[in-house]
Amino acid sequence: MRLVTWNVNSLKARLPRLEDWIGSHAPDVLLLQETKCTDEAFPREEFSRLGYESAHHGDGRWNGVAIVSRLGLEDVRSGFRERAAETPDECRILSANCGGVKVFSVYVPNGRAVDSEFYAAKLAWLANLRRELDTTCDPSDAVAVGGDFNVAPEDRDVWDITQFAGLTHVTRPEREALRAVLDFGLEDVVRRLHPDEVGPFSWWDYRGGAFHKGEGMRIDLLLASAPLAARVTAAYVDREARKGQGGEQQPSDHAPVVVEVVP
DNA sequence: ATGGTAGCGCTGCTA
Repeated sequence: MRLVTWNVNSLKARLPRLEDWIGSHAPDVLLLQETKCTDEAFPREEFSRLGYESAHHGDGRWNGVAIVSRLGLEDVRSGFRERAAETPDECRILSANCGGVKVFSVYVPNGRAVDSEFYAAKLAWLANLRRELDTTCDPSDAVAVGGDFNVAPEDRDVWDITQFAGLTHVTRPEREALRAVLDFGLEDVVRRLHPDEVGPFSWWDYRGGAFHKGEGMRIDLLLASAPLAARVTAAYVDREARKGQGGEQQPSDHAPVVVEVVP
């Protein structure tokens, strides 16, 4: 199984590139974030023509998550089953069973600024994600949680930690909230297969030539339960998909994270 | 130089 998570930064803007990428990379299950479209505008038929079933949870301009699968798509759930009052429901989580794996597509709130209400809501959202896992899955089953976590797990997951003083994505509370999700019984499989590297980064700011300067962050993660992680043979970031192609086809500011799983 | 770029959608917000 080839399992991919990718923040596409607008499905409408990215669909031609995404369709090309699907044709050349043959994913089995795609976890998409920031679709920025309504359920009505979701291009279900386009994916169907490529041989994929799909599910979407979105309401318009912001956020939006999807699961696209050619290995089946069952037991789809939009949003949290149990949601605390302090956790906003903003079309940031979607789950389904695909080919024997329970998959989640998640888009963790950005948090904006450390002293903001949005930062507090981000921590609450991650705590709610842990609760969702506790109430809907078993870590002894095959579970994959993929998405844009908006947290860099370690200092080496950003290009220069000294540039992040006082900023979100690298604070101890965010990392502890991510740790609590991992402590459900999940493993960061890209880190597992790249134990001694900086990054590999999955996001680069559009501004200032950040991609070409190597100024990125590793914030898009694929977390797998132990039985699933044991079947992972490769896990990597497709940096090619972040490059410009000339013409009107712009890249997302995120690159896809690709994970290969054997039966 | 308190900037920069992309997307949505039409004004400024979000990232």
